[in-house]
Amino acid sequence: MARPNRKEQIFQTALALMREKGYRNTSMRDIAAAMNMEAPSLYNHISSKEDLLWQTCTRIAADFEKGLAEVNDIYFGASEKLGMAIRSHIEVLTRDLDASYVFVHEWRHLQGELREALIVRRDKYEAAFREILALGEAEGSFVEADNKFALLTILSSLNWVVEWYRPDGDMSPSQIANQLTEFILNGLNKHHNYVR
Amino acid sequence: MARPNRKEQIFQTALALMREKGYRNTSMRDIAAAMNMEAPSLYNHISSKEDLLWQTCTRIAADFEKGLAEVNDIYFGASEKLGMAIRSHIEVLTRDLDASYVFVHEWRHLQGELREALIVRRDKYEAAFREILALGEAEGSFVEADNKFALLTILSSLNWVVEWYRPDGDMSPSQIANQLTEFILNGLNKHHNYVR
DNA sequence: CCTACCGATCGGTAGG
DNA sequence: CCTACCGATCGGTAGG
Repeated sequence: MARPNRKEQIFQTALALMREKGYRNTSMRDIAAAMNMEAPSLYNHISSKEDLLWQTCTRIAADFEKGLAEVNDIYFGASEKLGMAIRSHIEVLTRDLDASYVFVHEWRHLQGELREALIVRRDKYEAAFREILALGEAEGSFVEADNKFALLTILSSLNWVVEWYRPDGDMSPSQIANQLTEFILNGLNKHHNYVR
Repeated sequence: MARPNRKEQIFQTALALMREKGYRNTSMRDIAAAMNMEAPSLYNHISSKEDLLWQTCTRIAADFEKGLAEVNDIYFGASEKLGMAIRSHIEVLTRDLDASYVFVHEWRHLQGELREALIVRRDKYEAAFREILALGEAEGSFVEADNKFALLTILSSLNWVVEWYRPDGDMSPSQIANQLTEFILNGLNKHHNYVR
């Protein structure tokens, strides 16, 4: 009766509900009902509701960090690095959409140290991303802009993908990454497509 | 003792708390405490917690709609329209940051008809915005891209402003609108700045 | 604007 | 994995 990955099933069930209704609107009884269990039984597999959120956030954060570190190891030009960083980010977001959606929207519900730890990691990730923009300026390939502003604008476009991406839709994660990269590098104006 | 705008004070207090802690994490008792009242007294001025959210969302939505309608009445070129639509959007978002933040983040907590009514209005707004992109394509001034993709990417950049805008920061709403427009039209590549 | 209070729901524990 | 249950908290009402 005891499946080896019962814990994993609880996570997937909980994340699907939390994506749909939000963290606070998803009760342990909701999760239990979706699993055909009683709420107290969940605690044989997980330690708390907040732990469901924390484990999810820390896993996604680790995926982001790993992806960006690899990009920085392998590529050297700013345009190339930026394109691959975008690709990595989109790959992480689309790999497990329930988890990504919950990460993007619900991390604020973490309390105290957990929340602060996540903020520190986010800031580090953003700083690494921002260095790519600084590199592009130093190279002379990117416009000299307000780096922080550009970074926030770029990351918002990337993270918004969790709102509308559908695995069975007409754009693959790879195509999304390509289009985002093209848009971020060249914008809407018609003059120069695919300069790279 | 009865100030004429007591209701307005409750809204401002509630929105500041909801921005900080989220809709579900803000109790009527929290709002009352911040107003130096008891929770039941709030109901002499407002009808329900959900009504606080609804009034806020519908007000912001109306501001968006009004702004975009004016832009469409006054301007004719796609680049010009887009620039002014961005300016209008940023002006609405930055006018009352607590309300805008709550609108962007918490509208999902509206139930049933209210929620659906808001989705309809959002879809209309997005469609009107999207027509500007279609106009730019027809004019030959914008690249031929996936309109829906471009729209979502643009709106995500605009809405993300509620995350980082600070009234006492170093960028005014007008400067933010200019930079966003520049970025959206021309991207990061160095070749052509300020083509317009 | 307050006191007193309601029914519902919450995350989680005890004990088996 | 369940039953039984706890203390806390919630939005809101009654009645003044």
